Amino acid sequence: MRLTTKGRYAVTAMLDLALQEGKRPVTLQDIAVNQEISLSYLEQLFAKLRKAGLVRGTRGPGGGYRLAKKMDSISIAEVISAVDEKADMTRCGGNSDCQDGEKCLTHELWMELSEKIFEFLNAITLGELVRRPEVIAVAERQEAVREGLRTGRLKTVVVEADAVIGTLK
Amino acid sequence: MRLTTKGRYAVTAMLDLALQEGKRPVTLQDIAVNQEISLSYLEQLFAKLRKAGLVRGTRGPGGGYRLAKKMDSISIAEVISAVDEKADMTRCGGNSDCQDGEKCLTHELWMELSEKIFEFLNAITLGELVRRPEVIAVAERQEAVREGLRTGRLKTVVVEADAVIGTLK
DNA sequence: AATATTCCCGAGTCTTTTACTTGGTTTTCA
DNA sequence: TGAAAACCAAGTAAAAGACTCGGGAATATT
Repeated sequence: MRLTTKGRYAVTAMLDLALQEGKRPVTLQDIAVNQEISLSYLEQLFAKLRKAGLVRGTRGPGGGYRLAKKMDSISIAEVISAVDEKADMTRCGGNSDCQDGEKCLTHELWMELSEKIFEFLNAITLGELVRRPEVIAVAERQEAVREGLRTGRLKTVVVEADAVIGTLK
Repeated sequence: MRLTTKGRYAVTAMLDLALQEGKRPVTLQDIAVNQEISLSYLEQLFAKLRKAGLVRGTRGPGGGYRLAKKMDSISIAEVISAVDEKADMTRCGGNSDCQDGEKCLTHELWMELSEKIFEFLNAITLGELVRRPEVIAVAERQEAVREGLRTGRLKTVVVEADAVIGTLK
């Protein structure tokens, strides 16, 4: 169970989906703007989430992504391990042959910690998160911005900002 | 509290020191062989451990490193944060302005997890680790190898192995 | 049927971190 | 004096993380 920004992006995006559940599918474009990360990078993350059976995508106008399961049966641990290819961990891959085919000195310690982290994240679901007061508060603020974009009130500002950012690159 | 192999190297090395406590100082050369990592890399890690006040080094023949404090008052969290410069964490640095000066959706979640990990690692000391049966077992095995090296029985093997490795590089 | 919108896919690049290398200097013991 | 060790600085190599680019392919709307 590695903890990187990659996993965080994935969880935040999944939470975004959970918050919009019941409405029409969420586009990656939408999430990209909302969360201020690159669209193509998001696409890569969602390719993994889809392969893990966590989301379903529908193409074409009006399309986007939806959760593939009930939000109460999707744990944070699931989301993170979907995008965070466990990789080698360089030594101590979990299989007790970190040093010359034997366990290294701190093997048990890392296994123990790793299990604790997994237990913690596995006990929290997306459903539980969307019911948390502080999440609801942030979601409402973001929804206001999103609504502003849709109705066009803020669009010019964003377009101008994009133009400025373009000149800086 | 980031968790990388760097931190693990540091903890294993510190545990090595704790296990030799009372005997003469441990050389980095010794640890490098024991743990199969580069001497200079270890030097860099120990520079940080020294600055953090966790170890004391003595130069010259017969020199090496010793713990600067009682092993029961050195927590694993301390060791890891000494070598793992906390860096930016890219967003959510802990100071609640991960998105446009406001908290992001999953802010509380990561803070909560991060605290849990810290609590876990802060509650474990080097002293506690050296008393664990499985650590003692591994230490004894390593001590046998170390002793073999000192008395020269295994030296030729290592030298030959080094020569072979040299030709591969 | 044409078009726009969206997901889908693969192959790059850029940046940061990790791990390691090289080549020293100082201190201290024998 | 000389060897063994800690100290130090700079640079390199490899990997992972974050992102870009350039295309598809499906589908709803016109």
